[in-house]
Amino acid sequence: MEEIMSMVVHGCKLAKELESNLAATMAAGSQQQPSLMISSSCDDIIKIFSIVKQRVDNNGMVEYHHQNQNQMLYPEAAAGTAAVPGNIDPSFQEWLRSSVTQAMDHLLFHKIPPFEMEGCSTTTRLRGVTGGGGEGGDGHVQGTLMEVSAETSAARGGGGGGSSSQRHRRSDSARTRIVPAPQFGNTEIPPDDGYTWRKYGQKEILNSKFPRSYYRCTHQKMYNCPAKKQVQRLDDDPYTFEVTYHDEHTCHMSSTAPSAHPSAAVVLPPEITHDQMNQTITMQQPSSTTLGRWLSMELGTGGSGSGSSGGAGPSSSSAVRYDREGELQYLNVANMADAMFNSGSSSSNSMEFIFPPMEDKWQHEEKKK
DNA sequence: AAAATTTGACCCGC
DNA sequence: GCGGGTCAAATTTT
Repeated sequence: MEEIMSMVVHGCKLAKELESNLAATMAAGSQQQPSLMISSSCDDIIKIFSIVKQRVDNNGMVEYHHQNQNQMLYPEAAAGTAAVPGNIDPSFQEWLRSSVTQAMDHLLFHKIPPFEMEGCSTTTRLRGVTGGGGEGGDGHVQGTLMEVSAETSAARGGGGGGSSSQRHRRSDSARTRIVPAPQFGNTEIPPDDGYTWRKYGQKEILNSKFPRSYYRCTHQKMYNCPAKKQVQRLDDDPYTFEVTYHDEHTCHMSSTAPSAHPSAAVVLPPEITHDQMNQTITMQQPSSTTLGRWLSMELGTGGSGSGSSGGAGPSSSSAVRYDREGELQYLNVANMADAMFNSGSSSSNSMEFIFPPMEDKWQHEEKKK
């Protein structure tokens, strides 16, 4: 048991090393051989997690997660022991999946620069970044986020005039963000951004392959929250969404506002402060923060929990915040864990569950239509 | 039963 | 009239 845990930690450390080396390599330019380094590092990581998976599958760790589900007095431990492929509670998987994207969202709002590929400006379109040269490989790069001006995105499709004003003249608070689809799980939907949205429309858009979906805040009526968003897949990169936000959420200002996390639908008494609410949420569910915090601690970064200064931004309602480093680790590790969970018990190919064949998934999803 | 999604109709600016 | 955004009834999901 403890051995398995230490192996997981070791694997995480390797992943962290890979990450930092990757950043250093990128910064140093392309004279080094990043692919070799990445390849060997990935091999090591995969080996370790494969061993862990095998041991876990043969081990008695399964019983733990049920009781942890109900008594989250030690959520960190729960998050750790719940990592049992095939036996994991679906809600936990769902939470993990959304937590990854939530962290991604957080990254965006802190304006952490996406990695700069050679010759690709971070202020321009995403194409070069996600395309990876267009050789038709797995292509999709997760963790690449950027914010572009609404004007830029309005010019999409060859400058067809754009929709500067519509029925309700937009306040100019529109913010367009390029968001990669979840690498695992349902890639049809854009990553969760921490708010709950209700879809109220979908439209075929001229010169676009994919329809545009219209969402408004679930609590629009209850709290008069004007927030809306439009989601559209990019023509030339279906793994990437262009999400345009209109108006700010007002629901999170309300003392009775629902939790920012979709799965934490708790209504709190008015006297509870924002901080208290965060704590409450953390205690009530295996929230994204628990695993992240646990992993951060295990990784030796001392995830302090209360990281950046609060703000009224959308992701400020995430339960607990992290510093950048912690978030990045959290992202990577959560991805890895997600990959393991999604492997289920059927797949025996460790490579496959770490890097699932995305293309098949897409085709499968498209066929359903 | 309530909430969420789907989808055709409608509205409005250009 | 066209295109994009929204409405709202019907349907599906929880």
